[in-house]
Amino acid sequence: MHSKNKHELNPRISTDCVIFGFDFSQLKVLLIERESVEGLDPSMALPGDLIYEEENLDMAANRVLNELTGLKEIYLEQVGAFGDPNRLNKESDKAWLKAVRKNPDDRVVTIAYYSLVNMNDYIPQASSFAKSASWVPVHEITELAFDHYEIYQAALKKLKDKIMAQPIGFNLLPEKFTLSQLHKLYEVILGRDLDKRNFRRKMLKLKIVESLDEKQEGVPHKPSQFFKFNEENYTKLIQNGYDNFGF
Amino acid sequence: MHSKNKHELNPRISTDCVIFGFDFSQLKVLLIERESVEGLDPSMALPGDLIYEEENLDMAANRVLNELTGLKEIYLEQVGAFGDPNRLNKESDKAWLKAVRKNPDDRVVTIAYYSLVNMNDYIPQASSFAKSASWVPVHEITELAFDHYEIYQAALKKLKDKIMAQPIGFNLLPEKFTLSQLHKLYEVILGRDLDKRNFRRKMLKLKIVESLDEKQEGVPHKPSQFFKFNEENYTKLIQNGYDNFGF
DNA sequence: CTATCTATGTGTCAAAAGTACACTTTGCGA
DNA sequence: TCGCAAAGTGTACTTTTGACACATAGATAG
Repeated sequence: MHSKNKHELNPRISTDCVIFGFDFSQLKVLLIERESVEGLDPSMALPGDLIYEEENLDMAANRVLNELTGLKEIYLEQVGAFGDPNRLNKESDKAWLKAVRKNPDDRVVTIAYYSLVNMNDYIPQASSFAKSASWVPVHEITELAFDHYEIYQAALKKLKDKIMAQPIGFNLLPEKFTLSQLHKLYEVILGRDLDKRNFRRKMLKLKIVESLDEKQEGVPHKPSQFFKFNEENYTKLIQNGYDNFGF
Repeated sequence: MHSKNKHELNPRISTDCVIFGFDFSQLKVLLIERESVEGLDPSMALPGDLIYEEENLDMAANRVLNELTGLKEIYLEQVGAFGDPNRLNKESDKAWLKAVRKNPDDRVVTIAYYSLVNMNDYIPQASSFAKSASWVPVHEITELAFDHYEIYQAALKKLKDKIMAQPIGFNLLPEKFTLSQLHKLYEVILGRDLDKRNFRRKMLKLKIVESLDEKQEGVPHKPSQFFKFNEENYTKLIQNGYDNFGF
């Protein structure tokens, strides 16, 4: 595409985060709105930032997550590195970078992470890179700035693979939750229906949840039992190579 | 550890490859011998190189693989990015870098890939970064230069996960092979015994191998049937979300 | 206070998959 | 022709999956 002079280029490394949340009915992703630049439509992007010199990659991802949500010490998993030389070279992206970055022509390789957070714990936070951040339902995400749609898709695939191979949910649900909520969470992540009874049977046999002596109150239907995760069995399951977790 | 001046630092991006091979009895990894520098023991490292400016990450990994083995268009999968600021800061590594690199103090983030190759197709190749390359059985690998041992372990884990989730083997075996060889391959990758009959049953039911009208010759025991992969069924299996492949 | 509404919660049966296990076969070579 | 070494094969049992329908608890409205 573009012929570049090697000596002018100066590679940069950034991190972008795909932060998933769950509101008991939909899976959502935290996106930031790119400041609008004259003549350009504003568009959504993944939160991300250049990494600092003394910072390792995991720390950088945690920092970005923290700056944006105030959350700390969250489960974060690497999605991978995205480094196509042209990943920032769509015309609309270039114009935006020119307006915002000191060295807009630098090649940037990004290390993407994903994380799962409990939306109730989320506290909106001012940050250097996010004028406004918002939760967007996954079914509304059709395009993003740069190569972020591709990154988002890779993260979602990782999440699906992960949830098939081992129980997740710790971070996406409050401490106590109902099995219906967990059930729904699995359905929205996997994007398909799961039989209610078979789902419950499986969860209970694996013993990663245990029931509390507490029920829902004030709901206009049979109140459901609250459960909590059994962290001990959960970690045991992970270590013992959580083979058979397939629906 | 070391206090650095931001302005002196200049991040670099490299790629390192964990190349697995199989000699019908052991799983091996292709390692290069680091040129010995005065006063330093030579040590083994993963083949890797800084990426070129106009090159995307996959291309860079393919190039390294090609320069080292002559192999082209091989299945390559990203392991992840390794970017600890101190990953090159062991004293022995620093001395070596000083002797070899133009900018030995640059921070380098590496994108690791792994690949599976058929050792019979492997043609040793001179290259800029490998004075000598050799296949090392995995059980002999106990330490490597830089953070390469960590990278190797991550790659091996990915390989194990992968082989559990879908059939591999295409690249590690010659075109025709026996089921015993495939069986052995699975055993060495997973690091445990698999029942012969159950293994065969599973492979045949999945229909990813089909028998040829050809047998071993000249072996001092019952000659075994040759098989080949059925690529059509193999790809079908991958697309349909190869769920249940667990032993 | 009765009826209605809504999501919860529960059991069984058949099919598929997994697991454990031992002897016969083929061809070579001594 | 005997012995050797690896190939190849079947069965019985257990576990897991997958499909499927109705009673229950509490809230609300009339």
